[in-house]
Amino acid sequence: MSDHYHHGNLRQALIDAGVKIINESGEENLSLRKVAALCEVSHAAPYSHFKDKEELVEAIKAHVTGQFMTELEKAVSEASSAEKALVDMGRNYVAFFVRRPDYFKFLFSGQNIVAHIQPGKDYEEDYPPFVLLKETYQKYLAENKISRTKEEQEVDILKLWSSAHGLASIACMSGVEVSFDWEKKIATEELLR
Amino acid sequence: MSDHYHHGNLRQALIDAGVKIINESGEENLSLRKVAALCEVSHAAPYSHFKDKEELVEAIKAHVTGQFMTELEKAVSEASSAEKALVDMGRNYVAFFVRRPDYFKFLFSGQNIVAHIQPGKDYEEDYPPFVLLKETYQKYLAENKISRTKEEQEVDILKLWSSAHGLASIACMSGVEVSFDWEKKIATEELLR
DNA sequence: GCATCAATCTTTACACTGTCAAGTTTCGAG
DNA sequence: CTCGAAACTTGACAGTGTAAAGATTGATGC
Repeated sequence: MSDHYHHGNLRQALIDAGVKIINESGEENLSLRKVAALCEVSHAAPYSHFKDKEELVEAIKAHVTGQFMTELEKAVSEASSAEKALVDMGRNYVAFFVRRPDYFKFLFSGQNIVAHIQPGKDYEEDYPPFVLLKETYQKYLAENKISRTKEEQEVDILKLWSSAHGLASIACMSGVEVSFDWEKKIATEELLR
Repeated sequence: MSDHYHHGNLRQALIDAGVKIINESGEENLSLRKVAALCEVSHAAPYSHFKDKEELVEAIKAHVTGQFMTELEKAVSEASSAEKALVDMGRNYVAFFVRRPDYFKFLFSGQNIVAHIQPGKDYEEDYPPFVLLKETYQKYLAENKISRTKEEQEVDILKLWSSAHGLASIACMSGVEVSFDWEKKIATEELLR
């Protein structure tokens, strides 16, 4: 049995299997043993790569957050101005989760929003979507020669973030029809004046 | 053993025990068997009152949502105008969950936002906080003699709801300090013009 | 006052879960 | 070639939700 030991890249395989399970049968069916079975490996094998179920889940979250980030980055790179970038980031933020409500539930239904963000931690430095929002906002201030205090900036950023996140949350958790014409419901433009 | 059968009001006792467990050791420790044990009842007793663990959880959520509602109703009853009521509802919405982030996680971290709201269901009629928001918004339109189309109204309501919910979500899930001066961060006023 | 019945609760059992401890295989450094 | 560490297996355990079957109770009709 040369197959059974030293799988090759089991760590990544476990993460991929986790994503697959979530896609096919929802987060509630995500178990260590099923993930291991999908990789044709014994039920305790994951413990060689993750100390916990939690640690595997966080790794999967980081993976999904990666996909989410490429959506946000696309908005930034394709926008002609920083202001448009902010608006489009909001749109893509909601659009990503409207297409994948299961991902929303998975990412934001645990103890911590994502592995990067933990109560008391320095989320501002570590959580990629937040970093991108912050940078884009700064660029927006510079382009339009707007000067705001540190505190005003924090408030602005939080408003931008929470309006998109709130809409995504309601769309994903309540079955409200945001998928149709949801673009009108993004309040980013209003918040920027 | 006259004590062991016919508990009296086991259904409510189970709900209360569930709330107690969530308060003391978090949602992750909420199990049917612990709830039953707290009521000094066998581990299968809950099945006389709830068909599922899910059904018990939904009952607990409805109970907590009740407490949440009294907070929102207070904002409405104490406000001098409908416009102020809308603003204060937003404040109290966030304030409630800032004080009890565990409640936010519990209410909005499951399959369905609350028992009342289920994908495809008529959430508009059944979810008390939403009904209250809708009524107050209508009063606001009437008081200020504003006329808006059905669709514009839906968009407005969704913006109001999502801005408060988004801020609460970020406050509860990410450890961002919204507790201090969070009142400045409510965008309700801006959204009303 | 008594039998009966449905509701309520207990007991037992099962499959599934996360986790740990101990053993087995394999790779690679010395 | 050896041998230690890393990767994986096997076996076990407590805790979970749930179903089936039996026990107890209060209420109802006679």
